[in-house]
Amino acid sequence: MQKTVSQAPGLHRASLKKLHELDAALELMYYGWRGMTLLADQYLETVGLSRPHHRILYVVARRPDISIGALIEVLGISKQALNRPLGLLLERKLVAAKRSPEQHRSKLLRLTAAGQRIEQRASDHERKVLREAFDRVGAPGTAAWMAVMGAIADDN
Amino acid sequence: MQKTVSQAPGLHRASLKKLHELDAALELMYYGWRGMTLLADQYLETVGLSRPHHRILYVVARRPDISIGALIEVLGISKQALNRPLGLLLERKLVAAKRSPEQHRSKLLRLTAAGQRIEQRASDHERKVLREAFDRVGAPGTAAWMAVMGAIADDN
DNA sequence: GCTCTCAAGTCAACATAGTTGACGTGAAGA
DNA sequence: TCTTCACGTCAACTATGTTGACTTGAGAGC
Repeated sequence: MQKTVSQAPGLHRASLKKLHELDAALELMYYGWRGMTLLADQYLETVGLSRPHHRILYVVARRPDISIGALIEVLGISKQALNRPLGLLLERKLVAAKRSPEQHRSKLLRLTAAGQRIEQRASDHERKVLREAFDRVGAPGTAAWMAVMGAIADDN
Repeated sequence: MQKTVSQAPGLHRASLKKLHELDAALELMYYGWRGMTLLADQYLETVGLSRPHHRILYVVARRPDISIGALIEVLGISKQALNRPLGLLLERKLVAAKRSPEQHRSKLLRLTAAGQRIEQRASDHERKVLREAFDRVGAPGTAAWMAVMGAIADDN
């Protein structure tokens, strides 16, 4: 499963001619995303999981007793797409489903202790990358970064 | 192919409890990436292409006469993974391959006029999102954003 | 000139993450 | 009671990536 040493773990910011002023920013977004997720993905691979599993764990950790329907909504994928990765997490007892007696219609999902540990470690890898970057630019730079990202995210 | 109207085009920044200080930044990166690529992906879908095709077009546009081997290197994927999307682009004459007489070993790739047009339009969607966000925060904020993203990207 | 090697490139088989469609099931309202 | 409808599951398909096996042609050693 794990590569020997991975001669090209990401792609190391290629040197491309810039056709437009904003091409550099475009590429920064691409490599930034890769940079943030690279270590986390490598860790997840060692425990036999991947990005979609992490997204599920991340959300369930922050919304204990979430129903499947609500989880679908938050993740923005179809319920069928959720089915297999969530099935694996249940099978491996990283997520527990309970049916409340009165509310028999929907399952309520929670992380088990093992699930919490994996979620935390994977997210820690991502937060570490961010923290180091923020440390380099200080609080004002961090605030500016958040403002830009917020504007991009809300662009719709 | 195209959805009716897409009731949930992205996912609209869910309200999750923040377990860590940096969770908000984590989510901004996620939604930022989605925000930047959403319109471009929708456009690409209308011309029957998707993200990997765009990445190929983007690189070839900025490195005319690139060989397949070099393209693989820049994209960071296996040559087999490149094969199908590139095959489609060649078939649809968005990319042209020529073999130089003396250097018969490798194909040299270039965009056709049609390929250039599509690459430009797709990238324009992404640049537009960035430009609007940068405009909101001004030059210093933009510089800070670039610094942070550079630090994240180079984290390795 | 002949052969051997090796990178370039292609084809086939498979894994994973998503999609839509069809269906089962149980709670709740008419 | 019967119908409905959200919740959830199963099956089939598409797309994007992977590894492995193969072909082919350039260039090196003899």
